[in-house]
Amino acid sequence: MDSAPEAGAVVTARGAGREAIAVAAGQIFAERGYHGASIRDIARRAGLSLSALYHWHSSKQDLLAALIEDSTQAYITACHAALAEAGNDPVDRLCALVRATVEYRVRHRVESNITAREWRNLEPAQQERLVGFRRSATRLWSDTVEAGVADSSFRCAHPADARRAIQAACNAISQWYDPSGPIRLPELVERYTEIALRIAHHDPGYRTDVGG
Amino acid sequence: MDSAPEAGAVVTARGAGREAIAVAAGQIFAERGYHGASIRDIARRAGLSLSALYHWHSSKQDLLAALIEDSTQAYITACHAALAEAGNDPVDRLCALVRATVEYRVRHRVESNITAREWRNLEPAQQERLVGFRRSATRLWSDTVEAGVADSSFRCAHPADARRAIQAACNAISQWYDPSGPIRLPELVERYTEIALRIAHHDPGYRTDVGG
Amino acid sequence: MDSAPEAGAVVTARGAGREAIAVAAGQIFAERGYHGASIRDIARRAGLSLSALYHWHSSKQDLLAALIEDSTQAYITACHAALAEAGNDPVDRLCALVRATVEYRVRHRVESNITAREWRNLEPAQQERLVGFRRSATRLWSDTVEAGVADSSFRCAHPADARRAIQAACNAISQWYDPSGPIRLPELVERYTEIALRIAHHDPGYRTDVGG
Amino acid sequence: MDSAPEAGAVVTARGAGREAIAVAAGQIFAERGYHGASIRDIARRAGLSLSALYHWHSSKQDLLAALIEDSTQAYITACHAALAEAGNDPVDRLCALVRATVEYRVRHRVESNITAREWRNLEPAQQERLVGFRRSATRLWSDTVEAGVADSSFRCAHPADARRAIQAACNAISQWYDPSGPIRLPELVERYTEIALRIAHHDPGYRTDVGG
DNA sequence: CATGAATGAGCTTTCATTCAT
DNA sequence: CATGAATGAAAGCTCATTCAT
Repeated sequence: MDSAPEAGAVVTARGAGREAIAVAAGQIFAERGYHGASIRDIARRAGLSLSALYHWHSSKQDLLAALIEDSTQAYITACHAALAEAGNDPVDRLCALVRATVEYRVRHRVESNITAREWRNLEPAQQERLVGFRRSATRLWSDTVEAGVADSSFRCAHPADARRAIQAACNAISQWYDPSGPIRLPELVERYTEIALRIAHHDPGYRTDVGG
Repeated sequence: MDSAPEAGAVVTARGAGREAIAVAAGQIFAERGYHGASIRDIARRAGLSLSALYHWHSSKQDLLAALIEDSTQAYITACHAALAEAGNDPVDRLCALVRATVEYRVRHRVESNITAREWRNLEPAQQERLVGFRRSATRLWSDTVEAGVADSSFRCAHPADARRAIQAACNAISQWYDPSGPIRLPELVERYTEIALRIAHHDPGYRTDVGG
Repeated sequence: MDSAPEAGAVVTARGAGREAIAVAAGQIFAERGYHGASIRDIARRAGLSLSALYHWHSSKQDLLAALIEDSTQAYITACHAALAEAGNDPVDRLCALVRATVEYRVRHRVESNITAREWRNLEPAQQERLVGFRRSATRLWSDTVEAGVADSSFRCAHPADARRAIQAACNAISQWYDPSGPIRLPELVERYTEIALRIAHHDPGYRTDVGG
Repeated sequence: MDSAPEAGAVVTARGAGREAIAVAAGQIFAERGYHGASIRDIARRAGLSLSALYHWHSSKQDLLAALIEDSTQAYITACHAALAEAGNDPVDRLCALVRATVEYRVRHRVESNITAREWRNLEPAQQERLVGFRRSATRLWSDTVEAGVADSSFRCAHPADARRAIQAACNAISQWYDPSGPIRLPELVERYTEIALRIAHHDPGYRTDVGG
């Protein structure tokens, strides 16, 4: 810290190996799936030897778990930040969650796909370790929808199904979104906010400044 | 079926191996994914020798392709049947597609999950061979939504996004639905019909005999 | 059995792979020890591919256990046969055990060395499975020595130590005996019989037709 | 070595690493054998880093050779000391060798087992370097037995076999002796002295103060 | 239709070792 | 003296697939 040359440079050098592995592993897991990915290819793409990879991660499983954990935590952090800005109104809060989620699914397509598809390839021990994060993310959604139902902002008859539908629709974005296509992120957020509010059966006459 | 002594029995015997393989492969691909599944385990669960499996399918890839093809076709057939019953009204037709899809995702959870998750593990040649089926299924949805927009049954501003959201919500069912849980299939169809109509922005005051 | 072409030929053909592996594994385990032996080298010396080896043995550990089990059982069988010929006199019985042991250690030097040196490399489960054989072999010796002490054929003060010393001396033969050297097997049996009787403190005046 | 600044403390500190490695390596080589032992585990048990280990020993092989050399020399030194006390009588000298050996095998079980079992894992160069020590130890025994035969203290017909049997019996002690068991070392020395004299065919009427 | 034996390529992982700091 | 990062080689093992029978 004190005698470090230029901060940034040193951080890069120190963690270079680990970071390169994380990037390469993300790409290859996303392309071929956990079992289809070979740890040799990951090391090669990271520009490291196979053994260097094992210096940083004790196993292929550990690598997957690290990726999923990091991504899950980053997503949850983004949700909390969005909710903190949103205040207490359930409609605002749902919009905030949609925005945070759409943004994350677009900006971190690779990690999002891995987290969604490869969860089942975590060994039971890792699933147990990480399942709390998953549940806490789901709870943010269900709490929000239920709060809206309670104060009559939302009039959907089956809040759990509404929540599942909204999440499914938002999460699917990382599977089809093409950043080189015509839709820009803010536009996408607006569209999915509208969809989510409709699924939750929010009466738009009620309040019109949605998504602003 | 019931009493056919020679014919039926022989037919059953003839197809028994192939059918056992399809069931076993479906289970194991669903549990562990294409690359995580071993062809030995599939043969074992089917109660057959490894070579018997190769008598029916020329490769592991062929087995996957057969599974995906069969399931996709069965789904499309179900969609066409439902649409045929539904007549020409876009609202009726959307409801029919939702019903066919929800029913298929519940009744064929395993195949649905495989089709969704393992598509990318098909070799390019197989993808090209089957991609037409996929597209035709998607077109059923988009044609229906667009027809509803055209005749003002649906007022969603972005039909493509609405279609994606509806499909994502319905398809996700096979991932979470628990047949031993409290929700019966007809009830589920009703709930998702409501969700779909809301996503498409159908005005319910317009027409009230939905789901009947 | 009934319709087999020529017995010998078929047996060779059928079990050829398995037998070749057993021979090669014996040699290489003996030369380099369990951990120093590579399963690739074993397969190569057996003239088979690596995978063919795994067709017969599920693991390197399984291969070692099979070797030790076979050898231990062959040794015990030889001891029982010798004892059966020997009758009831403890002196005769001790001589029989020495003869069976010396003969086995000379004729099966390789397996003897493996059994002695690699036992500790068996996993606990395999040790438990095989420890009974080991104990039964030791019991043949201790029963014999104790019977001789009981009827005053042997006057050693500490039968357990006598037994250990006799076994150690006989077992060591497989470590140093050179079949191309000057000592023939019958001569060796005679010498070790004498040594064993002396360790057991047998009074040679008593009975002189030892080893005949 | 050259400018040792504070003597005692420094000497301890200086040799601490090396000594810790020797202890750890002894334990791990004894538990798992040379090839089964990993140099990382040795460093870990010694409480040192991997590179610290390489500071003291240039290779795993060097570590093994150092262990075997030290132990062999210590054993030979003990034998010489015992013989020096014993005088010229072959019976006394054989008893001295037995005592030195039994004591060493009990007090240094770990090193004894390593020396016996891992000799073959020394590279040819190291074997050549150390084989002289081995031979000189064996010569102490054979000279003693032969001297006893020459002066008729021992009447065994085959001195070489007698010597091998005595050594095998004594050396085996380190494999089975349990220091928490009922037999104390002096008692064990007495028992094995008796066994050795009997193997050498010493007439006990001749001289009765054996083991005193 | 079905089997058992065999293969070659590839897998994840561990090893002893080196080197800049 | 000691560290952490990295390496190339080799380990044990599994894979989809083939083929004679």
